[in-house]
Amino acid sequence: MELNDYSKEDKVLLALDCIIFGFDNEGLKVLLIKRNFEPEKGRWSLIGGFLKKEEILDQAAIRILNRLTGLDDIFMEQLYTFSKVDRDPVERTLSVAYYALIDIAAHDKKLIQENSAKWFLLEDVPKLIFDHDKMLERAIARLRRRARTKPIGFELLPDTFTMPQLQKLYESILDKKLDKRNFISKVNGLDILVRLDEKDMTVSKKGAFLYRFDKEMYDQKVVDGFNFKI
Amino acid sequence: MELNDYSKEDKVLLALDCIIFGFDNEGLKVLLIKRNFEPEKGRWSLIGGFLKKEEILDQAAIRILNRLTGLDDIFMEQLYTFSKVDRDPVERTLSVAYYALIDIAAHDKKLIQENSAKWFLLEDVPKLIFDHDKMLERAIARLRRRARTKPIGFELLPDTFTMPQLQKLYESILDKKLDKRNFISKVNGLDILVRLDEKDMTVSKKGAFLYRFDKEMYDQKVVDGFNFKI
DNA sequence: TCAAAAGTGTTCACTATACACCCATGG
DNA sequence: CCATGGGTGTATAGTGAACACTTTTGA
Repeated sequence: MELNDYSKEDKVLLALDCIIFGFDNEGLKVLLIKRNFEPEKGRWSLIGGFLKKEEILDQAAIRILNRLTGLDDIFMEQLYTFSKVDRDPVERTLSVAYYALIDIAAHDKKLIQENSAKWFLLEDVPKLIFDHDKMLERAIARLRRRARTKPIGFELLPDTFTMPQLQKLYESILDKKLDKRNFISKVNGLDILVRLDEKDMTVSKKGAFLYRFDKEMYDQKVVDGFNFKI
Repeated sequence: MELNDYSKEDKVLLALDCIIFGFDNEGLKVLLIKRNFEPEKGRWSLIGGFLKKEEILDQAAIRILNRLTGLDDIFMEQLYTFSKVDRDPVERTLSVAYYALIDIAAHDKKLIQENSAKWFLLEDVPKLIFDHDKMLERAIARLRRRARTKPIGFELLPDTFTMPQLQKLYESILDKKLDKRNFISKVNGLDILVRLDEKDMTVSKKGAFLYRFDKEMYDQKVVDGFNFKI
């Protein structure tokens, strides 16, 4: 029979690791740091930290993300808890992985430098320490699934963006080419974007209209039974 | 700058709680235990336990499930890690929730009794201790999503089953009525079931053909790019 | 004037859904 | 012989995918 004598139970170290995704005109990227501390000094890893006694996991993840990006109010979701016994060579440590989506233009570049962090295109990610490769793999899989059914893509874009940008984003996430006309008519059919009068003239000569994701309109539609689907 | 002095970091108790789903002709059920130990003695809860130092989470979940059901080789998936600071009144404890799907007929009924456990229809589940309600809610949501895209429903059925049974199962999981003809033609279209010559005569006078889920055929189709979808 | 990116509709195949009657059998 | 649950097909609407030309304008 189970006892309630908690003192007999083993305690463990609990870490968090964050997979931080960003997007720019080169494609979908992930933020990694070059460790200047042991173990595995000099190698690339996800950013992480330990859970503090008085924190809940979400708070700890926010703290860790803020330390590297300077951002708060980041989209973030718990991913999975990794528990292989020897995943950390120093001491038994479990790690709760979180993934986050940020507007790559909005983060604090100085903080990134200070932490010897760097954005990597997904296809250029080096071998990571510990089980961080598995974490990244799982995060990519989750992002792909989520992006199809929740409007989380917008978290990766600035407040206003063009249709070609949005399409490239989804092409990066889903890792396949999409048809321009089908994509635009599908997105417009969702009726959750508002087109501004302004154009972005930096990419093409013709210029591309800017759009904004209308969260209120989206939330209202969800209440009415609408399901986002791309 | 982050340090590698692990000894400064806080350690925590790590529990596991299992949401065990089963299905019979009454519907989709969850297995709960009436606690005969403090805290919250006498109230209903999920079955749980603590992670041991030398275990990975999946092993611990298997151990806990086996203790109550007598089964091994159970379908099981990590769900989420719950971390509210005061979720356990005795001591700061995080809990990793797992959900499991079992054939309700195959489990060990004596073990269930010894542990004062009981199967509850989802709609009859009483208020649970701690944050177990949230765990169950999340497990149901996950089960609903997974059941649409992975053939996990069969984990809840005996080795052989009838079409009406299978349909009732999916109706319970998805919580909506399905059309008999559409359901059958969709399922048959997947081409992952084999119909036996045998009939189940226990429910109707006419009898209903028995089917078996052909895992090899399914796995081969997945390799060939097939996607399960119900 | 031309290169480079933006914008715009239609057709077709397929999938999802709605729907009603006959069959087999034990009691 | 009849009540009960098992089994079967078709028509329609909606969604997803393929596909090509015109517009704008800075260089």
